[in-house]
This record gives sequence, structure tokens and C-alpha cells, in this order.
Amino acid sequence: MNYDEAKNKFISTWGSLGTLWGINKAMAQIHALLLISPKPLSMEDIMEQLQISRGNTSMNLRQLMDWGIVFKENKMGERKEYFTSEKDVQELARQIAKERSRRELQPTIKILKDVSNIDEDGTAKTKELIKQTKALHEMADTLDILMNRVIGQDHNWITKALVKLIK
Amino acid sequence: MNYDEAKNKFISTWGSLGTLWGINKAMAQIHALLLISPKPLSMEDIMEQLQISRGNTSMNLRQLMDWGIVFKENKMGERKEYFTSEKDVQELARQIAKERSRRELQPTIKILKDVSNIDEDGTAKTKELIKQTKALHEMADTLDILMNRVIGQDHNWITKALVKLIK
DNA sequence: TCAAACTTTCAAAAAATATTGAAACATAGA
DNA sequence: TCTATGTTTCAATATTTTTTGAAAGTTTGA
Repeated sequence: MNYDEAKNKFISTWGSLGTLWGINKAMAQIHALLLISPKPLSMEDIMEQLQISRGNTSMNLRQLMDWGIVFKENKMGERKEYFTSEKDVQELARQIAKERSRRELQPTIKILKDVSNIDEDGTAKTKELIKQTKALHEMADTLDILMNRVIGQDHNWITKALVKLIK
Repeated sequence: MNYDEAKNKFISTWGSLGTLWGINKAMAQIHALLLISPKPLSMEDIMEQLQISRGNTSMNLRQLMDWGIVFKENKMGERKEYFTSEKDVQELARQIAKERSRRELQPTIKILKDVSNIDEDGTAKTKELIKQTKALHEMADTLDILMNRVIGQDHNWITKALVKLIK
């Protein structure tokens, strides 16, 4: 496998992987491209390499910036904007964990809390609803604490966490 | 909030949550319904409660069974099939972790390994590609080991893991 | 202020995904 | 074997999501 083959394979794999995780193809591919690019790329560069439209590129770059994993850069004396990705994969993972907690876990926790707080009326179905949503609520809480703990951790957290869990 | 409101809120929240995670609405809603139902439900029950077609119900039930989180049950003397969900949320989480590792992590690891093994040709772009895919590969490996470790763990793993990480 | 260089927005089109429903299929019991 | 009672399949349809591209917007510098 030569460079171009490897690059294309990586970008397209990352793209389809993304869709599996609810991230659209273009967004995941732009991210993959920036991740392995040694220097910042302009919008034109990205459009050309991935064969996507200007509008698509613009919108997805914005989303990636919202996630805090892609940054704008300006070259002196140039109007054009350049983009880079967070290169430290552990920092990347932390940023993603942080965003997922904020966007997915927090809202879920809120609903589960509300639902599990309905009045116990003695019927089996109510008991079951309360029991199960409470259990999910507890688990979501634990997961959230775990994730936040991990986010606040230093850069080798994943290795260290593993060591702790294994021993 | 009374029982019906709470139930509907839970089911519809679980449904939209699912789409966020790449799971379709019907599948997530069927799961939610079974999770809080004190007794097994038939296909008719599910169709009626969620207002979805027979075909849709059948297909999504099959997927849930493939994931190992929903089971068929037979009542004595009845032809009809009944369905239940795994009720232990920790077991549920373990099963989901196991399936995601198998379906998502394993294939990713394979590609990252291949891509990171291309020949170093001394150019900056090749160096960067190798460096980044290697870093991702390591992280995916660690995650996978961590998940498998957790899957093999007893039922209170999540609490225990938390205690370990926090102390 | 104007023009050039670039980016963003958004309605329309395309693509991907989910859903329906009826026909095909399965199976138990008469 | 035939019928009644169920389930599965899958082509057609509906829905949702993504993408496009051109118009509108922005900013810089002359």
C-alpha cells in the first residue's frame, strides 16, 4: 500500500465510521484529512481533495470547530483562512468525550430524572417504569462522572485508567 | 406527570436518543417499551402501542435480538411469540459494549493497523499519516482492551471502576 | 466608497434511510 | 393434507438527512 492508497483508505474508512456514530460523512472525512495533513489546508484544498462543494465544506468545518477539534488559522499577508485539526489524539478524545457528555448524556439524565420521579401508584407497570428509569439514571450519572473525571485527567489517562482497572 | 405521560416521554426520548447514536427510532422505541414493560409483549402489542407496521416491528425485533438485548418467549399453549428485554441495565450495557466492540472497534483497529504499516518514505506527509494512524491505533487498542476487561467483569463493575478511578 | 477576494447562507435537489403492506413463508393441529 | 394463525421478506413509498450552488454577506485595502 503506497501513500495515496493509505490516505484514501484512511479517509474513506473514517467517513463511514463516522456515519455509524451519527456523524456525517463529509464532516468525518474533513476531519480525517486535516488530522493527517502536516500543514493547514484552505477551503479550496479541502473541496478539491474530497470533491465536495463549497457550502458543504463551510458548514461542516463550522461544526468541527463547534466540537472544538478543528481550528482556523491565518497566514500572514493572506486573506484566505486555513484549517488544522487537533493533532494530539488523547486531547481529541477528551474533547469529544466532553462534547458528547454535554450534548447527549446531560439531556438524557434530565429526562430520566423527571420520568423516574413520577408518583408511585402501586401498580406493577408504574413500579417497573420507576425501577428501570432509576437504574438507567444511576448508570448515566456514573458514566457522566466517569467521563468528566477522565476529561480532567492528565494526558496519559487512558493508559493509567487501564492499568488501574487491570490490576 | 402521570404514568402515561412518563411512559410516552421515556419512549420518545429513548427513540430520539437512539438516532443520535446511529440506532433507528423504531428499534430504540421498541427496546424502551420492552424495558419498562413488566410482562412480555406480542408483536401486536408493540405495533399497537408504537403505531408502527408489522414489517417494521418484525425487522427491528430481529435486530434487537441480534444485539442480544431482546429475547423471544413462548407462552404455553399459544402460537404467538412474546418478547422481553434484558432487564438488568448493567448486563444491557455490557452486551451493548460487547457488540460495539465487535462491530465498530475491531474493524477500525484492522484498518488503522494496515494504514499505519505503509512504508516510511521520508516525506512529511507520510510521516504524519503514520504517526497519526499509529496513535489512533494505540488508542483504539487500549479502548478495546478496556471494554473487554469491563465485559468480563462482575455486575458492579461500573461502580467499582468509578471508585478505582476516583481514588 | 468601490472592487476584489473570500465565506456563509439557504432553498432546491439528490441521496440515504426507514417504513409500509401485501405476498410468501412456516408450522401446529384437525 | 388443509386450514388457521402466526411471522418474514422485500419492492415500493415516504421521510429524513445531506449536498449543492448561486446569491447574499463580509472584510480588506486602494
